[in-house]
Amino acid sequence: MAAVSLTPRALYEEVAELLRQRIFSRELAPGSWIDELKLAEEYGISRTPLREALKVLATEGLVTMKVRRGAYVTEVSERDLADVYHLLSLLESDAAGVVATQATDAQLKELQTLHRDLEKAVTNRERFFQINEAFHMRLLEIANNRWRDQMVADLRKVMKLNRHNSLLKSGRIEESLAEHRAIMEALTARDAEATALRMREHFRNGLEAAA
Amino acid sequence: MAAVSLTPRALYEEVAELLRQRIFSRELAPGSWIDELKLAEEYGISRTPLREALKVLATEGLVTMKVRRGAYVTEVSERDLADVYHLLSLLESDAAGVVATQATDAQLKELQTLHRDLEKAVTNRERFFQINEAFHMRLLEIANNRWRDQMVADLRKVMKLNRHNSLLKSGRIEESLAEHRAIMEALTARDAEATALRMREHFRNGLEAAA
DNA sequence: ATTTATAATTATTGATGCAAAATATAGTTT
DNA sequence: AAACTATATTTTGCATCAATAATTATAAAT
Repeated sequence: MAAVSLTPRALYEEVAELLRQRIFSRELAPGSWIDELKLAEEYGISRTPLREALKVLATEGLVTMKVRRGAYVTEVSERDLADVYHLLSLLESDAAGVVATQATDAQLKELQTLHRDLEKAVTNRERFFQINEAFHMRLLEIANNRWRDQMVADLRKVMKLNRHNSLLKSGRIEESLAEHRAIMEALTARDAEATALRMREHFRNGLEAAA
Repeated sequence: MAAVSLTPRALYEEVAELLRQRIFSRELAPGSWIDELKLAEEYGISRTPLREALKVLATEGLVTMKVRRGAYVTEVSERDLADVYHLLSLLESDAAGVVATQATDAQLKELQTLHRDLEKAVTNRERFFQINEAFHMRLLEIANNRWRDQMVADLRKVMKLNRHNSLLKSGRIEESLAEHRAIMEALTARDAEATALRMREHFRNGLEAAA
């Protein structure tokens, strides 16, 4: 019996996170039916919070609900991936433009620090990936639009449904770094147009590498 | 007692729609607590589908769940409205650009027909509003990105939380029409840049009128 | 009088049970 | 042998029930 852990999140949130993991690891394969009974028993919970979790995942786009047929792991086609990627590019490049004009000097300095860490991490693939993620996240935070943050988070989850789950391909570290450098320059110059443009290019290159 | 209606949608979907109505009509006021017990009794249903509906609305951004405190109607600040509007502008102008390049001639003709209907409806405020909505929706459909469609739909729902729920102010019919005309011209010329630009202007004017 | 602690009430969250619907399988008929 | 129908099994979806957590009110002590 589990100890009386303090519950910061509701159970359905916890379950949703567990399910995301299993979906991303492809343990729950795209297109496959999700067995409520089996999962509930496996987690030692009832079907109620599980069903609530599934509905959350459904609105996130990770699973698809069919009436009287239950939940299925969403299948993402190449087309879907391209569509989602396009939107990510649009949203993040816009965010970058906003940051170029509206960020405080301190916030720009923060990004510069992150970028320097990125430069240093060029030999460590895992670390590079982490810092890259942190940079994009921090940029969004600074752009300061919680609705966009939510959308980007959801879209990134969908991207993760893909097998070649890569907003950053392994062979592209050098190129990616160069693009980041260009973005950083435009940011420092507080040139919104150039920043957005270079972020779009950064994304475009990423997709070509993934395709 | 309600008749045995055939249920095309699940009950929680129906309830979600009913709740949206009540939220948009401000019968459920922003910031107010949502009384599950009362609503369930009122609709003559149990609390289970109601709770599922609330979680759907929560991911749409219409209600906010607080742990062990239940559901509250989301309060949207002026800031939130501006943020959401900004994203709508971004997404729809991008969609317009896509349509300019990728639409078939038949699809462009469809939009032209809708636009002509709009021109004719200038004296009928309600009808103008309807056709305007139809035009924007058709444009999105033609842009053919279901993820964007979903996001725009959610964002528009959030906009509707606002009292002056206006993507189209009453005094702006003439101006709005002129802007639509400009958009149509750019579309016909298949100029993606110009189309997107004019759509952004169209949105910018709309927001200024709303503020 | 004010603050703190305890108890009671109220509401959310999770579990269980039941009914309806859909699918699959088997049997019968053409 | 194939097709259609009926029955049985599986599973969703809704309702009821129980327990936990939080808030409020009351009482006591400083």
